[in-house]
Amino acid sequence: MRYFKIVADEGHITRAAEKIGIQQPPLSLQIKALEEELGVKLFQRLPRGVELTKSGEVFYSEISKILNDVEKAILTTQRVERGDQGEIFVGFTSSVISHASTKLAIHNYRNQYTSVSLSLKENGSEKLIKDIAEHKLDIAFVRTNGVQNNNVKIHHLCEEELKLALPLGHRLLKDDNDFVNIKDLKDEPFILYRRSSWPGIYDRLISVLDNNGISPNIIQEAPQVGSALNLVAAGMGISVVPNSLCVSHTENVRYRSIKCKQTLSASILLACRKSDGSQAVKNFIQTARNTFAENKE
Amino acid sequence: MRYFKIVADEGHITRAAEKIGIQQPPLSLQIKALEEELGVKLFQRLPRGVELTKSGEVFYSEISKILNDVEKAILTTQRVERGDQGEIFVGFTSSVISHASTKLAIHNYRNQYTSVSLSLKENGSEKLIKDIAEHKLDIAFVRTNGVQNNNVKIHHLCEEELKLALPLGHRLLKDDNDFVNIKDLKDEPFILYRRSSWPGIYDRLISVLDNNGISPNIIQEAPQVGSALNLVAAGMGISVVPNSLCVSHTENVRYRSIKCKQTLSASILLACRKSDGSQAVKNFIQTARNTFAENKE
DNA sequence: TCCATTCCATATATAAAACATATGAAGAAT
DNA sequence: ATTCTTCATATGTTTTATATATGGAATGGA
Repeated sequence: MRYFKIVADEGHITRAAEKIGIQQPPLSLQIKALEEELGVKLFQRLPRGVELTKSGEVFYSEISKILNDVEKAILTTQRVERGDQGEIFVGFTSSVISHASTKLAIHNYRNQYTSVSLSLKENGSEKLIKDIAEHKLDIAFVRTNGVQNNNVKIHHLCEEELKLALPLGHRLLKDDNDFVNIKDLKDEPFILYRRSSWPGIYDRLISVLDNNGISPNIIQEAPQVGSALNLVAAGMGISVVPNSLCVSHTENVRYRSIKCKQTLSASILLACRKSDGSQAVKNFIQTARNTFAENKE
Repeated sequence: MRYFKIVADEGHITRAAEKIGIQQPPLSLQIKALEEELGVKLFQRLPRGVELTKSGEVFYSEISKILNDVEKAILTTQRVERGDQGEIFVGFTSSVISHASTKLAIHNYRNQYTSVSLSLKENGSEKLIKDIAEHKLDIAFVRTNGVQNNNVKIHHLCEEELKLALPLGHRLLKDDNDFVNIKDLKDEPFILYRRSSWPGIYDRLISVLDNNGISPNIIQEAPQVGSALNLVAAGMGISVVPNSLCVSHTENVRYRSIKCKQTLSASILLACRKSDGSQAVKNFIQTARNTFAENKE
């Protein structure tokens, strides 16, 4: 078909053959074979050169488009392979999206790979990891690595401090210290989140408090970290949240570091399928890692 | 590419090979060759079968459409070749379109070849034939064969009587005869049409009148036959027109046969390019001939 | 009118490709 | 552990594509 188009363009079998880089007789045979296969005479043989017949013209216009499409198809496929084009599905939890670097990572990727369309979706960590295993998502920013899935790989992006969230006017805010001793949390009413929404931190927190002789009085479980802060703002109790949330929720809430032997910190993790070789996903992971590394402070 | 699609559809190289009718190893090689040519891994080799990669899926959807298009292109071309599809440009003069069979021929062709679009155009015979030679038209219903063009072939469709057109109340209408003797036309004021618009009839008429000792008193030349009849209706003189026009112009005009040794008749002709092998054109000519033959009387 | 020129067609030979057969290797199923 | 399934590799064979040589038809110029 490529040969056919060139012959039609040139109007000469001989000249077309030169252009293609073969000799004239085989090209004549190719054209003849094509005509026989279609059962249609495509060219009128003239004393000097050839000319498309009516049917040949129709075939020409159809074929030209197709040859174009083939080239486009190849280029598109190659671009997708290189990760320069396509679509990736990215998930995140409500708490990681509060972190500036998460938003920046997505922004950076968008800027660098403008032809890759990003589909974003918010959900809980466990659900996100399940979605990845089921190919509903390609990548997700999550907090827990508790739910280990055989087919899901977890990348560590950063570690952030867990801070104490206190309602305005709370007694522990009276001194102007930057920190609060963990022992002082005894008897405080705690507002936490559902264990299932963040099992790693939940268990860690309970265990650290326990080590300091505190069995927390949990008066309320919020569905998410953000909603826990609203309850704190309402003065219902205190909570412990990742540092990144301290910036976004400031009304009627103040934050303090927790002085304690054990470190109290939360991870931001990036999950993806182990078996996914897609370059776009690899590029996304790279961009996310770079962004978090560059903005460590 | 056809192979690629089948492998993708089947999910197994072996099964695909069976379906194609070749063995598995060459098909594996073909797929490998395609992957190398694109520089893209299209399939993930699994323990039982193969699976499209992300890029492979993209290539698949593009290629599927293209393979479809190729089939359609071939079918379309073949339909055009058979004359079942396409477009033809048909011309006619104002006087031939008055003939019922002309309209019927176009109508019949439309009915039989519903996928061929007809473009119609009215013009003078000479211009129509020129347009055919210049590929602006494919076929034309014309009256003259005077303008012989080397590249244009003329088919004879029918011969119709030339009749005398007389204004109501004319002295030659007094007797109730169906005919008028040509000798009686002496001294009558003639309304004719431009010689150039219909040279064959013009010359024939002058010559026949001359043979009967009449040198006509041409008081007016109309641009077309139809307009000549309007002048007759206005009582300005008499004219001679093809029989088919007698039906359409009846107001204030009456018609008589002309009694005369020489026959006075006009042809309806169909012109097309000699070199045009297009089946659609051939079909049109056939339809036109059949229609005129069937409706001879 | 004749000859050179141009360009396609045909015949045959050769190189390249597609395909077949035989066999091996890796993972899954029994 | 063994068999089964399925893809990969190696090598031989057939088919297809291309090259070379030559002929024929139509054109254009001398």
